[in-house]
Parts: sequence; structure tokens; C-alpha cells
Amino acid sequence: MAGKKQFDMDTALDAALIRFWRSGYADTSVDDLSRATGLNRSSIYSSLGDKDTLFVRCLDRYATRYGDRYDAALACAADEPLTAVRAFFDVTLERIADPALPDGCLVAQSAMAIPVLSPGVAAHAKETLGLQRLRLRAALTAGGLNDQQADAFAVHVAAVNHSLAVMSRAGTSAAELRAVVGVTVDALAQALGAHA
Amino acid sequence: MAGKKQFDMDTALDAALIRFWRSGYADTSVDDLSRATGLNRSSIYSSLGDKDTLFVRCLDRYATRYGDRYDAALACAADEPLTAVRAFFDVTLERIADPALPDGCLVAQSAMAIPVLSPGVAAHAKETLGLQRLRLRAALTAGGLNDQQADAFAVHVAAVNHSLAVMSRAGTSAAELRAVVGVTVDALAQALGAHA
DNA sequence: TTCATCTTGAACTAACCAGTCCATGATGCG
DNA sequence: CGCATCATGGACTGGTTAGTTCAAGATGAA
Repeated sequence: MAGKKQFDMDTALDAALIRFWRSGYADTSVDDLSRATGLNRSSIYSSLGDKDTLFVRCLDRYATRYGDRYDAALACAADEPLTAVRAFFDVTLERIADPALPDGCLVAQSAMAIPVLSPGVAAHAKETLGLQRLRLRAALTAGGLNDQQADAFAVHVAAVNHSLAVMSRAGTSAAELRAVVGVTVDALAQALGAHA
Repeated sequence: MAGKKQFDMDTALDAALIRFWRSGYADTSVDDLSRATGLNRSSIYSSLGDKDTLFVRCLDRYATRYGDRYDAALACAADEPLTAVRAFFDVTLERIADPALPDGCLVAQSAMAIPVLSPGVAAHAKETLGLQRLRLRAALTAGGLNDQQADAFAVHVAAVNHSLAVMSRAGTSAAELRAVVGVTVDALAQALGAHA
């Protein structure tokens, strides 16, 4: 059983990612990760790093995967800002609706845990949050909001996106989550309409 | 050092509450609680119960304390619904701004942790969330929103309130948090105005 | 076939976890 | 004063944690 990699790195990282996502950093042990990935304990340390390193790799993997989808959703912001923001929220709502994925959002859970994360991991989580804010701000500016409006809506949309994670972890239904974003989308429509 | 209670129950519960609030359920050990309360390990078990029991007591204590403040803030909802919701958010914003208190919100953190909490504690957390929704719904209905609008804004305001916890745990500034609620308040003003 | 390489599984350390138990000793009552 | 009560501190159990180490053995190249 050796001499050559016995496992697929992407599959293993996805398994670890799902485990961290489902249970959070504190409630995921290295043994849990070993069982989830099918990798032996020593293989995890030699191939994926220690718990902090692996968590950061999973966080990056998650942020890149869904960051790309958020980017795609916001791509039409210059022409159709309202459609873009709706699509942005749809990325989250569809992810939450997928029964194969855990509830919530790894980034939001990490943000909530920042006060108890190690400094390196916490800094990484903050950076990830900052990127999403910048993405939203750029899209809203391109969509025609002035700087002040764009700042306010960027932080608001990011916040509401996090709130979907909290609510879904608590078992809130898809219909109720749609109502949460509906208010925000209506407010944005109002802001865009009033400005145009 | 015996024969009579050597500690004040309220002080001890507050110390435990702060510890759970700061570090969350998973990252708070009974030794942490012992240090925070100044009570010996066995005194905690005999006087405050096991970790789950004590956590539920702290959650109730928190929910009652701030639930009363939210109620007070929403008291004027029938006459001034917009002022009431603003005051509702101010309860949260002022709590977050208090340097003597941990960041975030014990209820929101518990909601996020529901998938990894024991069933009894998770049920208690869900119940607490439900009460806040009912409070908001009643206030918004009294304020003049129809049932559909009241449902949507109740879940939205509750969600945004949770998002403030996430953001503050990640170090978001008070000004940015005010921007988050500003969009919601403006949306409510619009809904109230359009209806009136 | 022979040998060096590298994954693997299991054992191991030291620290921490929740929860229990009990001797100590201070207290208040009679 | 004498005694029963009860909070206290500390020791203890059994289990889990993160991280390390190492012999066994499968592989691929020569």
C-alpha cells in the first residue's frame, strides 16, 4: 500500500472541507478528519499539514470555489445590478438548499469563531471577508450607486449573506430565507430607481 | 469556608454567561468556568449543574435580559414602528459597543452551533430564536404592516440582527454596523410609507 | 532480483476534557 | 460547648485531544 500516492488530493481536501463546514473548527478533531478523508493520521500530517494549516487550506478552497460563483453572479452588475445581486444571493440560497452540503457557510462560521481562532487562522478569515466586501462594492459601483450607497449596500448585502448561514444552521426554511433577502433586494431596487 | 453559600449566584451566573458568550460552548471548558466564576469544580456541579445545564441557564439569562430590552424598544411599535425598529437595533448596537461585554451575541452563536449542540440545548436555542421572531412580528403588525409584510420584515430584521453578531466577532466597526441596519430601516420606512 | 523510497497503520506522549468522589473544615444551631 | 450540615478544594477516573515516531510493507527503478 505504498510507493505511490494512495489517495486523490482533491477528494481528500473536499472531505476535510465538508467536515470543517459541518462541525466547525473546534468540533472537528484530527481523527474526524482522518475518518472523513480515509487518510491515516500520519498521512494527514505529512500530506495536508497540521489542523490549522489544513483548516486554512479548506477555507481557501471554499472561498475560491464560491468566490468564483459570486463573481460570475455579479458579472452583469454594470448592466443589471439588481439581477446581479439577486444572483449573488441565489448562489448562497442554492448552496444552502443542496442536501449534499452542510448547512451554513464556512466563512460565516469562521468569522463568528474569530475570537477563539489562532491569530493566523483568524487573520485569514478576516481577509476572506474583506475580499467579498470588495467584490460587492465594485459591483454596486459599476451598477450605478454612488460611493456612499455602494459602501452601505456592500456591507449590508455581505451581512445579510452571513445571516443566511446563521438562520440555515438553525433550520430556517428556504421560503423564510428568500423573505430575508427579498427585503434587501427591494431596498436596492428602490435605491437604484431613485438614483436613475 | 463552608456551612453557608460562599458566593453570589447572580455574580457567578453572569461570569459563566460572559465566558460562554466570549468563547462559545465548545471552546469553554468547565475549568474555564471554574476560573471565571471563582467557584470550585465541584461547587459548579453541585450548585450550577453540568455543562449543558449551566449553558442553558446562561442562555435563558441572556435571552431574558436582552429580551426585556428588545421588548422595551418595541413598545412604541403601534405608534412609531420605525422608531421602534431603530430602537430594537440600538439595543444590539449598544451591547456590541460596550467594551465590558464580549463581541457578538450568545443567541446568534448558539444558533450557528445548533448542528453540533446536544439535542436539548439545540432545542432551547431554537425556541429562543422563535420568541424573537414572534416579538418582531407582533410589533410590525401593530405598526401597520399587513401579515405578509410583517412576516417578511420580522424574519429579515431578526436575520440582520444576527448578522451584526457575525460582523462584530470579525471586528467590523460600529459605523459599518450602522450602515448594515440603515438599509433595513430605510426599507421599512419605504414599506410603511407606501402602505400608509 | 535487489534495493532505495515513501505511504501506511499503529503505538505513543503529554495535555486536556467532563464528571465523580471524598476528606477537610468552617459554619450555625441546640 | 458539641454536633450535624454542607460548601470547599483536590484528587481521581476514563476518555479524547493534537502531534510525533517508527517498524512494516508495497512500490518502482535498476
